[in-house]
Amino acid sequence: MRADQALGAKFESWLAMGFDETRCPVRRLLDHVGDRWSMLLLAALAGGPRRFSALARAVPDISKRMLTQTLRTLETDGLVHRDVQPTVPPSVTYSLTPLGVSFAGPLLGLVEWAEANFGAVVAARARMAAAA
Amino acid sequence: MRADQALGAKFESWLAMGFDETRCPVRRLLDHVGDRWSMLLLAALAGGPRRFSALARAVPDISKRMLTQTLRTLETDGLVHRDVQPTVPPSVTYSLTPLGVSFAGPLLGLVEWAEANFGAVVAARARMAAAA
DNA sequence: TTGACATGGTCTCAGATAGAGACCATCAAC
DNA sequence: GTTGATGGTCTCTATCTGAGACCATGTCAA
Repeated sequence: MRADQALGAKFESWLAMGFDETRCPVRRLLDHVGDRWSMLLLAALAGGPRRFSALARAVPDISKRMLTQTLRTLETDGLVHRDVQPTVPPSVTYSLTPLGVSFAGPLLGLVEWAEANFGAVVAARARMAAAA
Repeated sequence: MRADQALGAKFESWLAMGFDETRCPVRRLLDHVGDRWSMLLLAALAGGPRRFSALARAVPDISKRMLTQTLRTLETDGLVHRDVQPTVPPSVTYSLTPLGVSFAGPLLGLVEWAEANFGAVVAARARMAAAA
């Protein structure tokens, strides 16, 4: 079956089940993982453990506030492990848990699609702008 | 190569290139497509064309405002086609473009991961809540 | 005839959320 | 002594989101 048909069938079955949005696993996961910073940080950590400030340097336009917040969410969701060394000043290292590593597959698919189809999207935007 | 290593390598190469976030295709695409409503609407349309009100019924907790806005963005990005029949009252049908259909693959990967790993995430949250 | 409902939106207002940047304590290097 | 790095927190403001009213027209039922 083609992916779009499979996806459509899945969606239909959710509808048929009368899926309350609070119980739909996909909804509840994407609400957490499906924002720009989560995906970016997971990609950054896919290469290996990093410290807080290294992450801040790797993703320069994230604010410390969002970095802290996003890492905390990823930690409570079990995707990221937070390791504090009680040195002075304390140093904190973040790494992917096995669950986080397992997310790399789907995420890589998304990234590859983005790289392959970015040109098409830019062209579409130009067409729409010209038409308007 | 494992997916996490491949993803890590990609991220490293972006860093090495000194990727301005405004030029990174992945960033620019995820900024548009990586929100909850876009993904959900693309999944809803994967099963075939739908009208505005059918989409509103399929995703009950989206406001009309966000539905309009998200569909417009998906349209300018070339993922969704908008077809207006000049009847009275006008009826508007939305469908995936070929580009939109091609996005179903990566999206399906994400959805399948979510379904498979939702339990693990819930367990992780419970562990963290218990520890706190 | 009158009212309810569907059509595909737009508009406004309040509340949630994100980002910018100051601030903290401590230590090392210059 | 001053600067920078450590990993954050806090506050203020700007932005974004959701709720719900509104529109014009037509169909259907009571």
